[in-house]
Amino acid sequence: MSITSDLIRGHTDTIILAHLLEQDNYGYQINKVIMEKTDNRYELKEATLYTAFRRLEQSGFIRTYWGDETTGARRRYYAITEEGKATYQKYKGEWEEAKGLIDKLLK
Amino acid sequence: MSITSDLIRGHTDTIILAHLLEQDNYGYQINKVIMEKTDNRYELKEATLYTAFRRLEQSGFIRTYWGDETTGARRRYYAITEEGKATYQKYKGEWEEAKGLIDKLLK
DNA sequence: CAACATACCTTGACAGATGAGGTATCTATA
DNA sequence: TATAGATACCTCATCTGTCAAGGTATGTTG
Repeated sequence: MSITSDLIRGHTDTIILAHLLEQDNYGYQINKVIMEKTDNRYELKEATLYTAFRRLEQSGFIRTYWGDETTGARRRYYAITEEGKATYQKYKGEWEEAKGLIDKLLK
Repeated sequence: MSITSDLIRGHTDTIILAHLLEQDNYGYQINKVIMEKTDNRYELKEATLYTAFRRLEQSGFIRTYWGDETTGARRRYYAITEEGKATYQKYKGEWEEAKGLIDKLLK
């Protein structure tokens, strides 16, 4: 990974919510999609990922259900809630604002 | 402050180095300039600021000297070192990359 | 059958941010 | 001439997100 995680810190939840907006998915796959989208320049560590899932679920922003795989390892799926959708919009706006601020400060 | 600090977290050092590139300055003033530049939407907490100064100094990215105020409170000035300048360029590049990654992930 | 990939999970430790507290000086105002 | 507020510095304990390291279980491939 070429990007230190501290720079992404705080955006983990937003990134996960963004993916669940597109479709329900399970943890392992979400992480793979993130790596693909960033050309392997960024990956969430598993511990970080599952910590985030617990946090988001406790906040009511996502809900979870087990997949019905008859073969292979079990998969725990995550889905975004209505509250999660609203929160995503809020987080997205905050990111845009933070981005502007940092750009201004580093000019 | 309207921006949660976790979004800026990890950029504190870069922000401080950026200001010291322009000119030497002392802590209190640096914070004021940051507030002004962001129209009071972001301010570094004092504890955060001084923690960052210690960290940057220990890393050799800044050096410090006391001002020669004959009146008023003493001021500890900070100056960026050559190593600090190189580090700033590196951090700036990492910010640009991180920005691109997050934008891609939130699209 | 060994090695690897898939897929889930927990625990302890670390690092940056910060609330709350402190010291000292100068200035404006009542 | 008090006193409140601004300037200017600092420390410490605590919180939170990240992550290394460990674990479990199943399926696939050579």
